[in-house]
Amino acid sequence: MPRAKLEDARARLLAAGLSLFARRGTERVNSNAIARRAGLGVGTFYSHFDDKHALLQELQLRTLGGLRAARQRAVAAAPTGRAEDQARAAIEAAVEFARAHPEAYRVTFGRERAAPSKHRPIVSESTRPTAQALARLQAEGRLDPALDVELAARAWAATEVGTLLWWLENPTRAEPAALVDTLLRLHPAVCCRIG
Amino acid sequence: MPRAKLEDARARLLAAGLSLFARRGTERVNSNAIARRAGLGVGTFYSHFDDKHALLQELQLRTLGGLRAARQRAVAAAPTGRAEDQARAAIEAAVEFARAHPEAYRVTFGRERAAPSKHRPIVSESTRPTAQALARLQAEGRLDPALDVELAARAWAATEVGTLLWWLENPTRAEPAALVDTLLRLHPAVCCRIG
Amino acid sequence: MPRAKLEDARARLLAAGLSLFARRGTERVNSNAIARRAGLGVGTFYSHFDDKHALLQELQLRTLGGLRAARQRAVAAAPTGRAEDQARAAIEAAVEFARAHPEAYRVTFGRERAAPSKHRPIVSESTRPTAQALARLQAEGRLDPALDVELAARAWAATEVGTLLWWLENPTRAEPAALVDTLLRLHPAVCCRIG
Amino acid sequence: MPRAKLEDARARLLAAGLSLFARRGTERVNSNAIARRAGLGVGTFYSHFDDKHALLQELQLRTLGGLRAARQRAVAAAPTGRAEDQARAAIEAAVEFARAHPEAYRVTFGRERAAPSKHRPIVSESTRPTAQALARLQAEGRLDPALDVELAARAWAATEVGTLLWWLENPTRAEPAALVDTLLRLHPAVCCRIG
DNA sequence: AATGAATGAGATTTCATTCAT
DNA sequence: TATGAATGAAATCTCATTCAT
Repeated sequence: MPRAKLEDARARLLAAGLSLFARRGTERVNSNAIARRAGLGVGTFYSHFDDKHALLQELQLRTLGGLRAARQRAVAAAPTGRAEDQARAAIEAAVEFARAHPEAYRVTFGRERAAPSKHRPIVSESTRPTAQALARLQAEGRLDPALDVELAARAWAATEVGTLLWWLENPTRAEPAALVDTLLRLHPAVCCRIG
Repeated sequence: MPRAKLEDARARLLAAGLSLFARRGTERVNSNAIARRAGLGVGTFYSHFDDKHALLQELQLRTLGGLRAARQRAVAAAPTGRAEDQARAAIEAAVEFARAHPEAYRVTFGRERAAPSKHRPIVSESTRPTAQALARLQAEGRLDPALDVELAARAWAATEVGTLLWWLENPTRAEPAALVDTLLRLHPAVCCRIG
Repeated sequence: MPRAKLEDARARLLAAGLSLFARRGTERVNSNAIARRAGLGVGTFYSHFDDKHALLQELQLRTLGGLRAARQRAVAAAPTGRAEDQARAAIEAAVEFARAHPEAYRVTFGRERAAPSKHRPIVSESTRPTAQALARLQAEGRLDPALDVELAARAWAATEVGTLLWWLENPTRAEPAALVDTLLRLHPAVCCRIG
Repeated sequence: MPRAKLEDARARLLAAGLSLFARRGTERVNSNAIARRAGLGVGTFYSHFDDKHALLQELQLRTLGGLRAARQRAVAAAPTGRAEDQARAAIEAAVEFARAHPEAYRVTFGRERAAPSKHRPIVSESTRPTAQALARLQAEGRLDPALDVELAARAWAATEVGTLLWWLENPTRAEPAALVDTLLRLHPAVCCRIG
C-alpha cells in the first residue's frame, strides 16, 4: 500500500474529527462517527490513533504549532522591534489565524474542551515568550515595574483567546482591524508601558 | 418527610456533585456516583434533578449569583466612585470569592467544562455591567474613545477568569494583594484611561 | 428490591455461566450470552461481576470449596485413621463430587481453562493436606523415606484430577467403585508404603 | 523465492508463536503479533497457516512427536527389558525433554490451553503404549490384577505431565535425578507390581 | 419521597481476515 | 509469495434512567 494512501487515511480522520468536534462539541462525538465520516472502517480509526482523545490532541497540537509559527513569522516581519509593533504583529497573526481556521481554533481553545482523559492533559499555549518580552521591557525601564510579568503574560493569553473565541461566534461583531486595535490597547506591553 | 430533610437531600447532592466535578472533571462523573457520595439512593438524585447537567447548571448559576452579589456589595462599598476604585473593589471581590470557593469557581469557569448538552447552554457571566461602566467613562471623555467597549468588557472577563483559574491551580504563585494589583493594571478602565 | 431477588440474579448468572462454560468452553462464551441465558440484562451481569473471569473464578472457588468440604467430611467419617482408609474416603468423596457436579468439575479443573487474565490467576487445589499426611507417614516409618512428599502430593493431585476428567468425558468407562479401587492403588500413601 | 527462504518463514513463525504462547498464554496472543515478532508481514502468516490455532496445533504435534521419539529411543536403549528399567528410561526421557524444551512443554501440556476451536481438538499424548505395557505385566502375573490398566495408564499420563509442569515453574524445587526417582515410585508398573 | 437493582442503548476496543499492490 | 493497511463483526463495558417496593 503506497505511503500516500496511508497518510491520506490519517488526514481524512483528522479532517473528519475536526469537523465533528467543531460541530457537535468534543464529547458528543465518537470514534465510529469519525471513521464513518472519513469514509473508513472503525478499525482504521484505531490503527491510526489510540483513541478519540489522541486524535483531538493531535488536532490541538497541530493548531498550536500552526498558530505559533504564524505568530513567529509575523513578529519577525514586524516593521520595527518596538514592543507595540511586535505586539500588533502577534495579534494580527492570531486574528488572521482564527479567521482562517475557525474550527481548529474553537476545537483547540474552546470553552467546551475535552475532559482531560486520565493520561492526556489539556494542551495549552506557552506563555513563556510573552513573559520574556515583558520582562525585557521591564528591565529597560519601559514597563510598569510593579507588574508581575508571568501573571500578566498568562492574563494576556486568556484575554486574546477569550476575545477571539467570542469573535468567532459573532464574526460580524467587529472588523478584524478594529479587533486588532482594541486588543492591542489591552496588551500589557502597551497598556502598562511607562512614559 | 419534614422540609428540612428534603432540602438536606438537595444540598447533599449539590455538595457531592461539586466535590466530584472539581476532583474528576465534569465528564468523568456520573449521577450514580454523585448520589452514592451524597449518601442517597440513585433514584433520589432523579427526584431532585432532571439529570447530571441540571445539577451542574444549578451549581454554576449559584456560583455566578454568589460572585455577582459579592462584586456588587464590594463595588457599593468602594471608598469612592472613581473607576479605578470600583475596578479594584470588583477585582478584590473576585479574588476573594475564588479563594474562598475554589471548587465552585473551577467548576463554573474551568476550561474543562461540560459539553453543552443539547438543551442546556453553557452559563456565563454577563459582561454588560463592565461594558456600561466603560461606556460611561468614554462618554465622560476619560477613556480612549477608540476602544470598543463591549469587546473590551468581554476581553476583561476572559482576563480575570483565566488569571484566577491559573492562580487556583497553584495559589502560592502570587499573594492575593499582588494578584489584585497586577490585574488592576490590566483592567480596561485603568489601562486605557486618558489623562 | 428484596434481598431474595438480588441473590437470585447472582445465582442465575452463576448457573448460566456454569452451563455455558461447560458446554462451549471458557473462551467461547461472552458476558452478553451469560446474561441473556440468565434471563437478565447485560448491565446486570456487570453489577454482579467485574467481568467474565470474575464469574468463572467464583464458580471455581465455590467448586474447590465444595470439594474440599466434602473430602474433609468424608475423611473425618472414615472408619479408621489408617492412611489407606483415609485415602479411600478422600478418593470416594472426589469421585462422588465429580459424578454429582460434572459441569462444575470440568469447568474448574478442565484442560481447557480460562487464560489467566492479567489480574486473575488460575485457581488450584491446595496440595498441602496430602503432603502433610504423607510426611506424617514418613515420620512414622511407614512410607518410603526416599519419596519427596511435596512432589508426591503434587503428583497425586494431577493423578486424581486427570483421571476424573477423563472419566467424566465418558462415565461408562468405569464404575465408580472400580475407579476408586484403581485410584487407591496409585495413591502415594498406599503404593509407596513400607511393610 | 528459494525453498530455504520459504522454510525459513515457516520456522520463524513457529518460533515466534512458541515464544509468545509461552510468555502470554495461548489466548492473549494474536496472529498479527506472531507475524510481527517473526519479522514478517501479517499476510505471510496466512500463507503458511490457516489461523492461530493451526500454528499452535503444529507446535503441539511437533512437541508430542519429539517427546514420543525421545521416549522410544530411551526405552529402546534401556539396560534391560525389566518394567522398572523401562519405566525409568521413559521418565528420564520425559524429564530431560521438559528441561530442554520448557516452552514447548508448557505450550503443549500447560493447564492454560487454547479453547478447542470448533474444528481443532485438543491434542493429547497417547496412553496406548503404557496401557499395553501394563497389560503385559498383568498377563505375566507381575502386576496387581485388579488394576484397570487403561485407567492406570491415563492416570500415569496425568501424573507425569502434572508433575513436570509444576517442576518447570519451580525448577529449583528438585534435581532431575530426584524427580525421576520420585516419579518412578509412583509409576503403576512399579508401585502396583506384585512380588 | 426514597430506594437501588435492573436495564439496554451505545461507546469503546480488539483482531482474524482480506486484498490491492 | 510477501506485504500491511484496511476492515467490520463481535466482545467488553458504561451509565443515564426506570420502576417496583
